[in-house]
Amino acid sequence: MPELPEVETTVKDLQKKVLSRTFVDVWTDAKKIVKKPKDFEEFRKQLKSKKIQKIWRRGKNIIFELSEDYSLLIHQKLTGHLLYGEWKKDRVNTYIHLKFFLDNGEILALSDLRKFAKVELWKTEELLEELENLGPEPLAKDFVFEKFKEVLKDKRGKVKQVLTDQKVITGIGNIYSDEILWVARVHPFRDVSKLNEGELERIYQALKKILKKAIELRGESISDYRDPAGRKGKFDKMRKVYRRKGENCFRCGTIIQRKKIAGRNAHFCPKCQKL
DNA sequence: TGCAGTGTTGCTTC
DNA sequence: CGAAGCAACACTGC
Repeated sequence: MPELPEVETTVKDLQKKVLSRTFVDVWTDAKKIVKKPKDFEEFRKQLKSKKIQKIWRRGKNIIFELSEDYSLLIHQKLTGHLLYGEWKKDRVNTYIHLKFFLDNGEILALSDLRKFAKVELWKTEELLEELENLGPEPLAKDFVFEKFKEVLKDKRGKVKQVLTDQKVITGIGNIYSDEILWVARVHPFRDVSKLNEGELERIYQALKKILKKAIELRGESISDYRDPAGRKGKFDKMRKVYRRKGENCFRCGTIIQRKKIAGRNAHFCPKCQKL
């Protein structure tokens, strides 16, 4: 599923391909994906003839900054991904529910098996205000160790839950939180308020390292994520714990466990990730 | 075969 | 009020 590294890959690719293009028209067979404005015809009317001036990412959100102070926000949720041009044929690339027609005759398409993705057209100023509700970007230069400790300071709950809370730090989901905690050798069920300095330092370092590495490898594609050309990411060969329940830990050989935390699965090594 | 599992976000419930 | 539960959806895997 698209988390920070996958969204970053998509955004970087789209910057090369659709920057300065103008939306000519838009089509859908799943009106519910467009949440704002709710009326699809209204959305279509407003989007038409807007030019893409900037493409950027905030957490897991893709933002197309448009002419006339509009911004188009796309959140891919679980199985969504954007495709452009002549993309690679692949089963997961066939669930096209939204097509943006551009002024060069090409199509920017949203493939989304489960139709959970959300598309919204905002006035840029209002969107920026809305995005302030998200936590800091973990790969920003000013996200130093002191800042990491600062955002966790007054938080309660299990470390896995806190790391995936978009209001605390933005961009981390189920896969990367499991991978980060395995590298940091911290148990996902640990109470975040009881972590010691060494553990915090290890989580911080692992977080930076894993996210950067995943971007380098163009994300993971264990499930539906594909880049705009329809190609898989290569992070899968780096994957240490996520969906490895019952297999051996690469560090100590212990059987990897899977347990629910607030409705989502945490994968971890019960020996090298101490509770 | 059928039905639980998959996992993000936002809404509902307690 | 904060945490937990659930819905949205459609396919996979046991």
